[in-house]
Amino acid sequence: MGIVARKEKQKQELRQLILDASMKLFTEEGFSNVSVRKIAERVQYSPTTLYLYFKDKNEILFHCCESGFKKMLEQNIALALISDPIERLHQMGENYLNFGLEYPEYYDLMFIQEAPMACLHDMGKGWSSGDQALEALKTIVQDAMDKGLLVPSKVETVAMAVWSMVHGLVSLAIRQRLDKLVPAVEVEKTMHESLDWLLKTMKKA
Amino acid sequence: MGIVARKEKQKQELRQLILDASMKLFTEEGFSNVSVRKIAERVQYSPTTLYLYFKDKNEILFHCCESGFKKMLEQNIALALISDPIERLHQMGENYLNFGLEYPEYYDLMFIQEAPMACLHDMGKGWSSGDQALEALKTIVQDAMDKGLLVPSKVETVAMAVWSMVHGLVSLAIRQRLDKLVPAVEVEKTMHESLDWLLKTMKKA
DNA sequence: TTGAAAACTTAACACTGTTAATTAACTTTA
DNA sequence: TAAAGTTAATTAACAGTGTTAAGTTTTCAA
Repeated sequence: MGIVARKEKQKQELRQLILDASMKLFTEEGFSNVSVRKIAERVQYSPTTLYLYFKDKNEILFHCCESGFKKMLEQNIALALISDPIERLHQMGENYLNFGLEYPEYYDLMFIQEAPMACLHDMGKGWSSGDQALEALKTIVQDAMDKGLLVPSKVETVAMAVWSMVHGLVSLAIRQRLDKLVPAVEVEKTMHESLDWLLKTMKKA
Repeated sequence: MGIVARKEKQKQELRQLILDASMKLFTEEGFSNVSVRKIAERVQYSPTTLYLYFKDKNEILFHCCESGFKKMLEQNIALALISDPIERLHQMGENYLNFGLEYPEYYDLMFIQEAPMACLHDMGKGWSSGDQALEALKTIVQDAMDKGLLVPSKVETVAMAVWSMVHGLVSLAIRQRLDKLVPAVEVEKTMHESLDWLLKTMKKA
């Protein structure tokens, strides 16, 4: 039975190889320039072989997306050290902005493209990594309210507001919209100021 | 010289015909299902003919985008009747959410896709309609500050924050992300609550 | 009526995701 | 060890995409 296990392992290895190649590809050449054929070329297999390891392109993108979330969650480990909920929320927002600006292709996949969600819908359930990030957000908001640092409101409402704001900042920036509001060189700075403004504004006086 | 004028008019008519067909197409079949060939079929011309009237597909999308802004600005006319800046800002936000939810395909084009911006960059300048909308936003924010209804801050910072928030709400909703935070049936309601929360929160006590 | 200019179409290129049919490789059985 | 069966990978193909170059038809002026 060792042989079937080895085969299974090889299968997993090629699977991972494909995913790694895909991720490299779209960090290097951008999301819209990633095609099944290009991925196949990188792993030195025929394009159709990929379909023996993944249902379709969406599934590949979905898994890339997942490892994007991993990256993101890693950045948030240090948050546990911050005791003040508001400050922790602020830093979480900063991390979010930085992640989006540093890995725009990943961000695109995780929060803008519909392909990964389509896949998720296809194959049952569980946005495990995404849900995890959202839980973290809700927890902080709840914590802040419990400690009387925020005006009491529905947690989901505030969490949605905060998430939407940082997502709005990043996605508008990525899609070249924010430089219609302020000069291009000031975009990034102003983004941080906006986040700062939000946190200051929502903090209970 | 009347003849050259008539020709020019006919040219403009076909141009408009193409644009109308395009817009119908992607409100009916969705953005990702719009192709040059499909547009051509609707106007009963060869696909390559469209290239005599537009530089490329991006340019067509750009002009569709422009008429999306027109639609949006129309909704905002009634805002002038609201004297309280905060309330006016609130209503502007509501209009924004409603527009995005009602015409997701237009919204996609106007604020999510990069194609129209690529075109804009190609052909010199002027995001006229978009700029107009942003000016309106800045004006209201400035007005609210002047009247002491907001804590004084840089206008651009606050405007960016507000825009980002409503854009975040709409774009996350359109891309099926918000139903990971609250049940699908409550998404729309919670979006409005979040906007409401922001306005209440930013209003000077 | 002829010749030039404008308008339009056909054919083709280089891509895309994906499926069916076919070949190559490896495992198991006789 | 040889034949049979199973798995893995490939080639060929389909239907679609945006776009360009070359050829055809139509329109207009001399």
